[in-house]
Amino acid sequence: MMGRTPCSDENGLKKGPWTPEEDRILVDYIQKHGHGSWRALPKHAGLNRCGKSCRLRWTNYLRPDIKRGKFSEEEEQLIINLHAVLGNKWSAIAGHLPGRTDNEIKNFWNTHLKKKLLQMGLDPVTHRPRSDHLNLLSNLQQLLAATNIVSNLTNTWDTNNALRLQSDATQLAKLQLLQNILHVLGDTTPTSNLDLLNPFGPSSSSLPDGFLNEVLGLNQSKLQNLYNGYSAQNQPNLQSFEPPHQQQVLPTGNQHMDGGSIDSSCMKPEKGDEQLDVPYSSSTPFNSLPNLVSASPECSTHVLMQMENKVMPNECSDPSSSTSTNFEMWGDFMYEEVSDAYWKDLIDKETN
DNA sequence: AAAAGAACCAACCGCCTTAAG
DNA sequence: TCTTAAGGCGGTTGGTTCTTT
Repeated sequence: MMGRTPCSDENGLKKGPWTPEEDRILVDYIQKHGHGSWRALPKHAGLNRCGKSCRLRWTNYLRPDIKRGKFSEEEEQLIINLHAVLGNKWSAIAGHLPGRTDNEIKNFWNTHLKKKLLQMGLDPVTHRPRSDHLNLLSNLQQLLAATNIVSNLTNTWDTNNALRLQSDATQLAKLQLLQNILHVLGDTTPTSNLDLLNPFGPSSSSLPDGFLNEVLGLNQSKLQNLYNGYSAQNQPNLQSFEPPHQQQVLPTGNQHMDGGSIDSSCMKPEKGDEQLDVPYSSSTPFNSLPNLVSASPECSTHVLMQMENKVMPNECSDPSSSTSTNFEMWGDFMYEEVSDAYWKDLIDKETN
């Protein structure tokens, strides 16, 4: 196939930044006639540009429904969440942010969000903790910061519950550190997703005697409690570890741990919006733990399939995936709190 | 105040997919 | 079924603006 003539090969056509006059001509023409065939448009409108350039200018800048200005925290979190599931499908991501273009989101990702994830010790491609040695320290800092956040709950919440949650969060932080250490050491394939939490499971048996106690300060009973607390019937709601956002009203009772309902603050706030309800963590500042979600297409697909089939988390362990870890799977299944309709919709959109 | 470096972002390039003939 | 034009998409570039020294 000869292929069509590239825009740039056409003689005498202007390139580079658009002038206000060119913008005005393009907008006037499209308002009067619609864009029709983009290739024919510049000729009809009297613009010395190729059709592709006109289309890009219109869709990325001149379109009247474009929302300009800084991205909100909600939008940032949404982009991160969507990117974790969709990867660099900027157009698909843009489809869930009304008024934002794929180009704008792509630029925002490359200039801001990628760096933020890196600063948090996360791989911006996989959204997983980076496992290089230096990052162990940054992860630890981040995790410990997260546990401190929980301690703030004592100001506004039942003391016993808050202390328990803080203790659990600390244990989680330690476990994630342990997981990273194991990852670096090459032991990255637990036989089940909660295996690492199971003090009697195969993973722990591979540790040197006294390692948990001496290095991480964990003892068997603590581990057992943690394991029991977070096993299948009681998936952790890591979003509960978000710090109170100013006057945030905390859930009552033990709702934070039951893992069965989603905090309304995590849902997109705009009522009547026909777009997907993608989980928000609008109150999560970027110095706290992000949602741990997988970004690899294979894993994402796998997780989506699991959501569809209501597979229990510990059944989704993929022996062939040497990078799969407990916390990553927890992160994946945090999304179990999101309605099936959301995932169905997402799958439909991506597969159609 | 000037220079250098970093950050930002509009626009381009080239590949892929789709639809029409 | 094949060819071709057109649109769409993601990666990249390069000019401009901002920040630091």
